[in-house]
Amino acid sequence: MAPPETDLIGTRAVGDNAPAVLSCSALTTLTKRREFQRASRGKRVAMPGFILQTVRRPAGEANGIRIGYTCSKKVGNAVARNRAKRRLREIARHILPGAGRDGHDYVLVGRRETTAALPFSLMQADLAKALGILHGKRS
RNA sequence: GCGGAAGGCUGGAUGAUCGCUGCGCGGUUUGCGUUCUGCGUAGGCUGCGGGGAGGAAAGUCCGGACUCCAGAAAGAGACGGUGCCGGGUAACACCCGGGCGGGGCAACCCGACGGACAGCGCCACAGAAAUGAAACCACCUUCCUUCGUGGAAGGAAAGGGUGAAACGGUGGAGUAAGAGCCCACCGCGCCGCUGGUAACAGCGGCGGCAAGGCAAGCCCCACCGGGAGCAAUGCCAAAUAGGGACCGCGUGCCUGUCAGGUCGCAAGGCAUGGCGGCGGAGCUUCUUUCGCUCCAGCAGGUCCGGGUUGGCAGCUGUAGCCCUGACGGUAACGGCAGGGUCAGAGGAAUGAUCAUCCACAAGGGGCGACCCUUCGGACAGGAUCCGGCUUAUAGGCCUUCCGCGCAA
Repeated sequence: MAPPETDLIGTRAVGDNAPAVLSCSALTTLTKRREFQRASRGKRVAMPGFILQTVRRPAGEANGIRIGYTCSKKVGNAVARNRAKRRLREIARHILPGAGRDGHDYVLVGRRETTAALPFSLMQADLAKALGILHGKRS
């Protein structure tokens, strides 16, 4: 209802005066519409359960890995969207700190039916594979 | 036992590991302030504790609370809504009880249920005729006749046919044939009495019956309603700008008073400003009364352009809500007494995975209770908050009642 057609999720971004990220486990969530749009123009790879988009941030904007989740109304009603976002958050929490690269913004896009239905282990493997594809092509 | 009717409850459970969120109490760290081994405050990280979606959170269809809008009250008008009666309620289009009409053997269910002698409008097709009634076939009387019958004039409106609907129905008396022409009962209308708060019902009398339907067509009657909505609204900070165009109204009057200025010997005059009065303009659709704003440039209207779209409050505890008990009431509900309090996060948390159990569905086995395998969990996620309505909903459980069958 109140939020617009596309649900983006996240908490406040950590300010620049925050202490530098010590471990790679610190994930920051994207909140601004601008940041999502920039990521959508970057590299992307589609998997059965999701679409992964990534872009390298301009230097000095923020530290660490940042991640956003988006599930449009195409995914389904509010229950289906929330469930898809939760599963995307969960696989990102498990995989991204190890396999993601510092200084990048990632966006995970939910897909109809499959995001909520595929086995969790397969989703995790697919995210790792997608990261490999994106970063493998880079030098 | 089979078939049905009404009402209510529930909406997977347990455990493990890893996470989310905001609250309380700590630890640590950074900034700021200070009366400086400390304290306060704002934030980051982190530990522990106890909270963390629904019966519909949904549709946003009604009713409110709350907030804002220089208008408020009364009357009138427009527009919208409601529509048998009585009660409940903060209020309602909701709920309860009753009446009337319809359906069902019954339990029970359904009902836009005021007015068609205020007016306007519409009634397709079919049919002779769709509303000041009329007369196609058939009926009866008289006359003419080419005697096959056909035709003309008249009577009457019962029969046939058409239609959703044709001037009330059944029976009798009556007649040339017929007809409320007359009679009985039913229906309808009017009047009276009785019962009921009322809707309405019952009884009695009178009237031969006045001519249909549609008001989910306009309309009439009664009652109700100002508009916009939490992205309301208030505060703080930052940034940009103190814009441009068009339109509107307009520089009022006073023998009132005060102030300083100026002219004059003086009485006094002149202009300026403040206050007051009159007048004018604007403020809800209009009028009246009161009120508010303005009278010199306008905090009047419309449009264009530019900027911010951050933080805090509103924000969850009350017309509260939930549980228990007795009381009043047929009931909805009411006032009591005791106890509890239950998300407040705003790009928005309540999850993921695994195991066991519980349902569902399919297949197989067994006379059967049941067992095995596979699949796999209804509708659906708070966003200011309440009261309703409506719609979606796998499965399970409980209570009461009705009909039929069987047994006693």
